[in-house]
Amino acid sequence: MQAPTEDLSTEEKIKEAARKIFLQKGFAGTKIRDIAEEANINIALMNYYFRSKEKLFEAIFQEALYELLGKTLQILNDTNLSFEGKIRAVVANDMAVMRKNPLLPSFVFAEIHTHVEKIVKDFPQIIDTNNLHFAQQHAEGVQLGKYRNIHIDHIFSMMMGMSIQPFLEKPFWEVQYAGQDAEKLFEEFIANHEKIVVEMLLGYLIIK
Amino acid sequence: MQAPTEDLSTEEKIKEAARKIFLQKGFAGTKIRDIAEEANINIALMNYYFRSKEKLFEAIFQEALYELLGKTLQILNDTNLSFEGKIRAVVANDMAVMRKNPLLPSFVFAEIHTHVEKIVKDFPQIIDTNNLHFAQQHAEGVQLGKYRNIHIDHIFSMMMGMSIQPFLEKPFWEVQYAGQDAEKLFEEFIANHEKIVVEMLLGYLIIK
DNA sequence: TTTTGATTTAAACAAATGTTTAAATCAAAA
DNA sequence: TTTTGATTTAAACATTTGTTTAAATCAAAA
Repeated sequence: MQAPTEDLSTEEKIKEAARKIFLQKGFAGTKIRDIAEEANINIALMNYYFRSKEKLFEAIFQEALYELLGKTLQILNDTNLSFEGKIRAVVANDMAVMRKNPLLPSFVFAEIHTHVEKIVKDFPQIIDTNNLHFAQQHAEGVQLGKYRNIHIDHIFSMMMGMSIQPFLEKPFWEVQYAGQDAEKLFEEFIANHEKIVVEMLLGYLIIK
Repeated sequence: MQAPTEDLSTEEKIKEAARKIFLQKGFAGTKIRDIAEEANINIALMNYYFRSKEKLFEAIFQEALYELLGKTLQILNDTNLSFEGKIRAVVANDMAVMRKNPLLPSFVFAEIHTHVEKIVKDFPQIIDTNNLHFAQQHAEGVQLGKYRNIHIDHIFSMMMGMSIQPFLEKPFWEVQYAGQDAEKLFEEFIANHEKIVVEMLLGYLIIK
């Protein structure tokens, strides 16, 4: 039935299963026996390949974090993109990532408290937002009277918040449109949402 | 040292402790012995008063949900408030609630998956957004060319998302401003954020 | 074919976790 | 004072859970 997993290496099978369960249930809610069952392997193999539940979780969490934030930070530092171009690209990228994996934001933000220090070590830019090329472009634009003068962190919060929220609310969506083609409707909603978010952000930030 | 808890009834002491731990660690991450220790009571008393960990959690979760959404829905149905007034009031209320309890949004959205059906039963309006007075006002305004014609759910997602996001990111904030008066700085940020969010929403939604 | 090392398995282990028990304590009514 | 029922306690219970073990299996090198 699910042939594709058959030819994966044991390590990959474990990772894939762990990712699925961890994202659904979080670290504390995940039992290693659930992962083992999902991956069709013996429990002992988990420790053979990853030493402990915690180590396995860290591997999964780090990948999830990169998936959610890695490309975003890259875009925000891309010197070939304009201020406006970066906003469009970040929102488009975030939406694309979460479309592929709707559980990503709630998983990351639920587990974040237990891992802040480590995340900051891996992604110092998360804290050092002022050093991003995006922030410099914004500051220059403000000087020229092109962009509204607000702290860059407000922009991040608004941009991320508006992009993420529909995925946090997705469970309700699925109840509301159960029976109908909820997935397709959600997909359409997200496509619209992306346009609106960008339009709203640019409309507010760029002074005409 | 923490005298105030002394004169609470046992049931209240348990609830207060449970609330604190559940909000920090979620359902699966919470051990009833942690709650008992926090409340300074015998473990057996938990089951004496609440029958089970799950029942206790449900009591806490429902209160948290009411805290986060109850007033919001009330405002959105308040026929004495204008469309614009509702937006101002909702954002102000959400910010006030989360200022008092910054863990509320991440807790609720992390545990939401396991409780969607129950939530929808308690808050049918969450799904039935079109029947809110707010939605009717919006629809009328659209007809008159006063308000931008987008689906009401986009407005909710944007409004909630922008309000919630700073609190989801708060752990980073605390690392960034550790040592300095992080709480005070965050408080200032939130005050600014509230103004910006309202200004941006109204600027986008109201056609001049 | 034999040997070697990596991989996989079943079983067991110790610790933890939610729950229950039966007895002890307490406070108010009789 | 005695009695009654509610409250609290220490201890025990049965499961669950992450981890380890020692043996079995496998595949490739000698």
